[in-house]
Amino acid sequence: MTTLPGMADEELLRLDQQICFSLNAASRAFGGVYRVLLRDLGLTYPQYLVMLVLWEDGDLPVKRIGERLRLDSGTLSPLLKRLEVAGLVRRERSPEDERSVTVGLTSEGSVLRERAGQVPRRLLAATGLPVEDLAALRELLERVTGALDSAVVEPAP
Amino acid sequence: MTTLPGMADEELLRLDQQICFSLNAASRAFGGVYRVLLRDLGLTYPQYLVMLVLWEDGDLPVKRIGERLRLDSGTLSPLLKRLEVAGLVRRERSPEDERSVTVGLTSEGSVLRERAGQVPRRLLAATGLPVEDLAALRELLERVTGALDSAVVEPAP
DNA sequence: CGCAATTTAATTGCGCACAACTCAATGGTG
DNA sequence: CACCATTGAGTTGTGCGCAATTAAATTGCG
Repeated sequence: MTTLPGMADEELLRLDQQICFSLNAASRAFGGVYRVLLRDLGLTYPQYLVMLVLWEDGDLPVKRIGERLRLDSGTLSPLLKRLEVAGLVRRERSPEDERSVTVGLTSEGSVLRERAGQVPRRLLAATGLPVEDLAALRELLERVTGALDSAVVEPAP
Repeated sequence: MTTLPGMADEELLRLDQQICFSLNAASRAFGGVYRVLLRDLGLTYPQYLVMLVLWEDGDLPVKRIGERLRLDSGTLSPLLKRLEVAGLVRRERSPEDERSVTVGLTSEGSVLRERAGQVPRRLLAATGLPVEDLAALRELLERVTGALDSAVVEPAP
């Protein structure tokens, strides 16, 4: 393994630039394709992520959705409100804990699952990568995320 | 190579979920570490990307910056205005083409480069991956981005 | 030359991400 | 039991990303 301390700042700067550029670019490229695929479902990409969680797990409190997607209430509250206005989702305070709000699918929200069925296949096809490479990509991303999350980064340079 | 048509929808849905979840998570995890590292430089992550381009290439019209970072004027105009207010950047209309605005570093903006010198090393260290894996990640991301960009995705499912 | 099409920034509007904060409900401790 | 810390949602404010539009300068073509 090539160790970081052995490399020149110049070289690291270039790799850093390439990594952050390419991650940013990839993230936005995915977003662009999803936007097109999801347009006539009336969903944005983050809304699609929430729907995926609900389709898989059924009713969930806002807290759980946030844990699954690493999103806080500042992001989820307005997003869920929009899904509710769109008629896809129901929100009601939990009777046993009045702080918690349970989010559930309306029948319209459940039906939408069928229309979304072809999205994954079409998206994966658009990546142009064989499934093996996609799996490798996912694995690298997960390792990076895990390391970044657990890394204690000192604020002051 | 495993072909997409040979796989079950169920399986694809899972891979799709994993890919988009993990890309999203990785992107935000990077953002979080950058946020901490850049905090006392007074830069956000997108602002840092713009500064990297300017540090490397010197004065550039807004158009060129946008091409490098895949950003349009809707994003860049307010961002550059904030960098200008922060005293890091100068903006002036090009004399030979009055439509174009040239962005250049102030002396303060140039000096900031030194203070940012340790950011790449510290970020790459935080990823916890050897340089080879980071290079592999970059390569996969670039291939995906290229494919997604050139993929013609039909709006209607 | 004159006018239409194109190019370049900027602006507006909407949605997401995140920090900081508020508020109410809950739970634990003395 | 009373008090206080904690928890869960929501709100506010800032900045980014993108679509759509506007305005001005430039280019090109008849």
